[in-house]
Amino acid sequence: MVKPADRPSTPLGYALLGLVHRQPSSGYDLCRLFETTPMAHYSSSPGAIYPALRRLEKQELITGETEKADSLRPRRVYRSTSAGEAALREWASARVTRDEVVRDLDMLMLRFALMGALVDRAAARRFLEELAGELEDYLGELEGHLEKVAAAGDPHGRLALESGIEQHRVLARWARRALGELGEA
Amino acid sequence: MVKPADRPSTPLGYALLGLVHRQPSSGYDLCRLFETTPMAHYSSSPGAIYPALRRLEKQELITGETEKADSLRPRRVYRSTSAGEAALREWASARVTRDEVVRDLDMLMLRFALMGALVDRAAARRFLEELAGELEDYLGELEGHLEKVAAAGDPHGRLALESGIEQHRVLARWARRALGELGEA
DNA sequence: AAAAACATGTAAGCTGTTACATGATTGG
DNA sequence: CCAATCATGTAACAGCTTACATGTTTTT
Repeated sequence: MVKPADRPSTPLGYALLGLVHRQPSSGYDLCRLFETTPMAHYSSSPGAIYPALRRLEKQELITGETEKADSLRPRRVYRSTSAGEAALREWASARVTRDEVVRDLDMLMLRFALMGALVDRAAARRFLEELAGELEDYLGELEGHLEKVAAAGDPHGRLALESGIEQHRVLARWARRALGELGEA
Repeated sequence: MVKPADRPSTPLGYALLGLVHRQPSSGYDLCRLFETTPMAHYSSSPGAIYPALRRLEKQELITGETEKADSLRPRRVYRSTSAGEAALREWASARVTRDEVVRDLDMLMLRFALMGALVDRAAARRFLEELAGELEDYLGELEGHLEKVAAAGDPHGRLALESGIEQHRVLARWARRALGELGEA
């Protein structure tokens, strides 16, 4: 007996699972979310979303219920299962790695955005602390590279790297500030 | 007679073509670049790089020359062809679209980093002006969303969106500053 | 009536990921 | 001589992109 994998197989899978967990949604709802909100940053299209939902359903991480089954235009609304919630919680609680900070900041932010409904404040704060730490650590490395690029006399390369450094610096500060906000309340 | 496509078919193709144009390199050189420099952000692996180089060569956008052909450990060094340079120049000169600003900022930055050796200062400044303009425009939209998210009482969503807004704001300022720097000199 | 939005999907083709395979050269 | 680094690749697999297909309901 072959068991289906117990967690989403792609970033899109986690995104959809997390969104559906926050609010039960149809494929079309999710398509619109990716079209009309800042989620658009996580570019996706119907051709990816509908198959991904099917996969999640087959893995029993979400369940779909057909509204107006009699109607000629049925609407299939998905919601997360307890297995889906478990997978999400594991995802949300995973440690922040250097590798993710370098190559996958976007996914880290999505994780933070969706973890509100999933983990307690302590876990969220741990996430932010790890994130800030890794960012600050990586900043040192980036500044080392900046010297080399600057010395090489490549204005575009230097400017591009400076932009990357600023981005990381701002994000680290944001994480510290968010940590403060989550501390109060 | 089937002509091969006259430009790279993927972002990785453009990245490799641009890097090779700046400095003739072997597959291994490029692998190391993606491993040990801030190019690591544009995550890639040998399994993608070597086939991509082959594709570019088949399209005659780059040519490979085998160093030490007699040796038992040959090293294949690629350099851009004139067709490759033309494709790069077209890429570098393309207008900045809203869609790229929303979904593909990373590629825009890579474009800027590599366009130094490809287009004149006027073209680079036009790029930065379009980028800054689109960013500032998009910022308005993001702030509209922020009100909604804040009103919805979702602290994580609000914080994540605030981080996105800061990122875009900082990038817009960077573009304006870079514009100034490229203006002098 | 026409257009736009609702709503779900399929198929071809290509690319990236991961893991593996192979062997040479250099530094300790 | 052993490990690390140099150097290039292949193969299986799964997923995404793009384009298409289909029909309904609501708005103008």
